[in-house]
Amino acid sequence: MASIHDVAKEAGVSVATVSKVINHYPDVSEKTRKKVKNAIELLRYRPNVIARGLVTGRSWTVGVLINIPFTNPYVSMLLEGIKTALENSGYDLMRLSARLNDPGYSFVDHCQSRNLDGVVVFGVEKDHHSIQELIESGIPTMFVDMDATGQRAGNITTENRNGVHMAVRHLYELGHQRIAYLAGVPGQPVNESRLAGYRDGLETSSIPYREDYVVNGDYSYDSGIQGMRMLLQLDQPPTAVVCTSDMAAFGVIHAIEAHGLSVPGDISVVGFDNIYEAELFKPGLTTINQNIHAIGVKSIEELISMIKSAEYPPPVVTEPSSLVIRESTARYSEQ
Amino acid sequence: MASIHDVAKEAGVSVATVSKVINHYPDVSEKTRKKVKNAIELLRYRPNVIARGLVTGRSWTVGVLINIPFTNPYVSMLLEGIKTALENSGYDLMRLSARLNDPGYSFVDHCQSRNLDGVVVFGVEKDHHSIQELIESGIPTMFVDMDATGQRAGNITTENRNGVHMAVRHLYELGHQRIAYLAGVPGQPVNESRLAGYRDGLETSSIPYREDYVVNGDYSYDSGIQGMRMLLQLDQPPTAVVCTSDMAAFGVIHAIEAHGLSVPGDISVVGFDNIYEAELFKPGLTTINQNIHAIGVKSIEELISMIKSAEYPPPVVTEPSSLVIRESTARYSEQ
DNA sequence: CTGAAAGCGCTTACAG
DNA sequence: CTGAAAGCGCTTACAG
Repeated sequence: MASIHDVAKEAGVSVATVSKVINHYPDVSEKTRKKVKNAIELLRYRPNVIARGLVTGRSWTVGVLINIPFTNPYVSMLLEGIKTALENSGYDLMRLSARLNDPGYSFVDHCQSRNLDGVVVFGVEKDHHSIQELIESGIPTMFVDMDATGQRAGNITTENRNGVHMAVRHLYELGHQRIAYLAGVPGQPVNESRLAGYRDGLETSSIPYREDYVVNGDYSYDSGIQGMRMLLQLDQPPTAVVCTSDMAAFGVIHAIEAHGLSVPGDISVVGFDNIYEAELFKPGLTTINQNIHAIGVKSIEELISMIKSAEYPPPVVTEPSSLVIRESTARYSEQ
Repeated sequence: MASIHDVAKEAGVSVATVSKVINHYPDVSEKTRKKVKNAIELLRYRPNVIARGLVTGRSWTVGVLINIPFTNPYVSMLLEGIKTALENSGYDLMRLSARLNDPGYSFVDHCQSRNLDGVVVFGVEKDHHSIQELIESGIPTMFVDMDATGQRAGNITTENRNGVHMAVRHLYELGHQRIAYLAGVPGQPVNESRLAGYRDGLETSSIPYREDYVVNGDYSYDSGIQGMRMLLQLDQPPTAVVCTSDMAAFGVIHAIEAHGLSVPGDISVVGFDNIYEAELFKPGLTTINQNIHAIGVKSIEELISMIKSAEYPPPVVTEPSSLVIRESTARYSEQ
């Protein structure tokens, strides 16, 4: 690879001048600019981003810390949005091999040693020490689905509470009264918001809250199966269940069918996410749509704004959710 | 962030000595090593990977060029394998915002300007000029599902041909004679191998090849729908169809059911990939299993071996495939 | 065993 | 408008 020195020599100017041409400084005569451009062309010179970063302090790299498997559809869609937003931004994306479980490991150190310009974080526990360190570090950060903020840290999430509220109302309007909720991981912000939405829905429907109708899980297919099994063992099983994820809803449906019942004939099921498979699955899944792709896009757009200006206020954004009605919910009918 | 100079000053030694301690050179007295280590501890010093890379020429970064949406389950699983293999390797992963459609763009330049140590490529057309450039560049490369090699470029793929062969044999053994093949994109190595496997299967079953039983697609759900519609319009539609991907198989099943027929009652369907959803889908999809995760892992392991030693011969590896029988295939029965 | 110096490929005041 | 020099944070012969 040709270096800036080679270009300077070829063009018969100093490296400082070459640098000015590369960076579009105005104070270069048209004549030398031409000479330099020709030399660049001739040598197929490309500035070394790494070396540049060493002096400017910018790496044109944003990092992602995603502590959830890529095979999770939510993660895929988020990443796809992130990728899209990055496409013509000049930034590349770095996935850090973070050793979050190693006590001697510091995520902030890792970012700094890589010179990252900013980072988006998803799927890390809020009380992991890295989160606080990150906020204090001053590294521009966007948290996805985590209500943390800082001098240079914003966040973005879906209208979780209202989403579940809508789902419960939908079931209520279909005549259901025994509506259960398959929750996520207690303590996680997303889980708390959705749980609140569940209670909102019951309240506006004048349905009393029953503790045995709320079971926790981890958003996975298997946790849907486990949770539903518990609900089916109740003396008075629910006639409808709202789930905190589509994958969990698939598990729930599986458990219901394995139990000899049908969806929506015997029990109605609502998911959350609206992943691609929700439409393909049988029955088609009624679910709360999240604009996950948009969340990915916006997280990057906002992050880049923060990177570009230290004055840009860290945003807190909420993406709307909406109810998508398919075949997994039906009017309640006494058997 | 403390720099090596700060540490040197704190420890009362030269930066060269600090460097030696960091890099575990043996020729440092135990006493000074202690002093330096203490200073490092005290200042919470972490070497700047970027600066180090500038002089060593190594960035401890491997790049991925993946020209397929992350939402594609194959891509997710591949990435998950890549991530796993990278976990404790010391390498981080960079996803380049490659502008492959921009004629002025050079992927190799991009890699070099980022100082990447190696790269894994997936989903790029073999005749894209970047491929040849990459091979010639000498940048250690692993191609996934593309039979390209070079001085420093190897590849890894699934036993595609035998996989489809097995699928056809399975159907033949179930009594099927009219077996169609929903192919991928003509010209792509993977497609050609699988198509050859289809022909192998017909041949070993003494079934004549019919051109109208092979229709092309692009691996997507929609292309499955389109392809199956064409097959259903034939005077003599097939009684079984082998698909080049699970997503396409889902589309095929959808088209069959929309046409008023059932799977496997009227038509048997086999997929390829064995993505997570193949098991959840109804009917459970009979499919060819690919060890996608293993491909991701091995692509990185081999890549790192190539990076570590210029003498390491670029590998050509083939992962075994296997037939997973579920509910979408059944014995042929005259209606 | 230790350190001064050159250098990796750039940018940035600053002087002219 | 142009360029010499210092410096970003490191490593690497090399001399002592």
